[in-house]
Amino acid sequence: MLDLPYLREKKEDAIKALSKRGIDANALVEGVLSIDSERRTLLADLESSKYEMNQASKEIGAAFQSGNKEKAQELKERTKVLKEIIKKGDGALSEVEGRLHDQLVLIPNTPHSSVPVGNSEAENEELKRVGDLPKLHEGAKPHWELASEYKLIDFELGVKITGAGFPVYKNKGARLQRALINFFLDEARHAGYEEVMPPHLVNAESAFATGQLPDKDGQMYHTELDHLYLIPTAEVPVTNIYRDVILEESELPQKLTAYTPCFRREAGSYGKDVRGLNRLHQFDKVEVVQVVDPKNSYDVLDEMVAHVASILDKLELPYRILRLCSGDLSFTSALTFDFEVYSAAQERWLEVSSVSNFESYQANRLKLRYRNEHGKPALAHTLNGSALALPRILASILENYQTETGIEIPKCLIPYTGFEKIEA
RNA sequence: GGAGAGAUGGCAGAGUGGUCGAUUGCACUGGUCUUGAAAACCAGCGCACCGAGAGGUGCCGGGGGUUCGAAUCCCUCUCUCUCCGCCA
Repeated sequence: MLDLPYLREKKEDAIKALSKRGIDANALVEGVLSIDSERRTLLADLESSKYEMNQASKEIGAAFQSGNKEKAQELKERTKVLKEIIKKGDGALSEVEGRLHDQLVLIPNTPHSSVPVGNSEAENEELKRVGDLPKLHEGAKPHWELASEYKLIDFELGVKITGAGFPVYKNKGARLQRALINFFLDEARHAGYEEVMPPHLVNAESAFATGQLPDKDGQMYHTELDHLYLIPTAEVPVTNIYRDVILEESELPQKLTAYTPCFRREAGSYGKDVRGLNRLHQFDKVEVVQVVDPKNSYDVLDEMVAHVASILDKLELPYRILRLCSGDLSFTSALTFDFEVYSAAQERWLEVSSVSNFESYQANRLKLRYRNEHGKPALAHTLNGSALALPRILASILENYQTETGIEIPKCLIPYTGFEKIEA
């Protein structure tokens, strides 16, 4: 959520930035600020009543100790009124604070100045294209046909075991999957990220802290008995490592990477988009997360974009980088770059990575701070990116690297797969 | 799952109704001393909110209660540890 002191001090900036999202920013911000001022008035009164009460209690204590019981009794009478006032004040305050919080979490992050205004993904800004689109041979197939022809993935078997969107990887398909995970993790490690293996289920507090709750409630799988959520991305458990933490300035930046499966209900998405590996309920992903000094979070964002690009370069897959427009920007992000690889047989671009700077939006929910140059706790900035999500990478490898005699393995992966080609 | 113990500042660990945001030790920061370091000594050292400031309020796992007053008493929830059972 947005930082309240920031909203108070830079109200106009916030409204201007939020307006890009096509929401009634003025009403949202003014609403929050008016509740906040109500809260502060209430708080000032309440605290002065508490001060009186505390003074009176001390006097009563002193009176008792000096044996002046009548005086103590007298004072006690006076505190009865104060007690009532305080009780009412406490109630009123927590009501106002609740309202303030409820309103505040409804405000999305302020888009960065470079974010183009737009309504949908159609208006995202294409920044760069890398690599030539492959020319496939006559009779080239989409990846789901290749997957079945070479017995790499069994979608129907997954349906039997679990349901649609839970494929079973087999043989060289499974090995290729494992190779990709290791390759991505090694690349991240070489780029300075420390590897972690977090839990795959999280509690509601964690899901709230990274912004999945309350706004994406229906997108996560939920375990009834223990009230835990299956992670939709490693971002949730990994970022929550830093919940309620105050880092020393010297400890920044924190760079973590994690491989996890990701679980998404994807409620409401059907049709051709979900064919094959295009959209799954369970998929694998390697994530990179950084916690940084606010001064250089945008340099770090560039660094993370370069990291993802270098992996796609090594895989020799054609890709493009997009700057998301305001309409496609996620609730918690200030600036996001998407990477899409070209899936040659489907003749379409598939999103394989999303790299975002959340500025202090997540940190505020996480209560993640660092000691600034004055030794005072201040909100840190958090960033994360996929590096990378596996299924669509696999899809484009299968399609782009297909030949009439089989599927070649990208050179950088051969040390990881232990085979150079997938043949019938 | 059964039985018991516990949850206090970065860590260790006091505190069982009043001046306790909390003794003390360690760690940390600054200073004195020293060629330098160590030791010793002195000082500082939690977080949040309100306030221009002075200052104030809250926080001893969470929530509720008793009381003029709660870290301390009561209720409740959560978590941790030990033993037993089960088990990869």
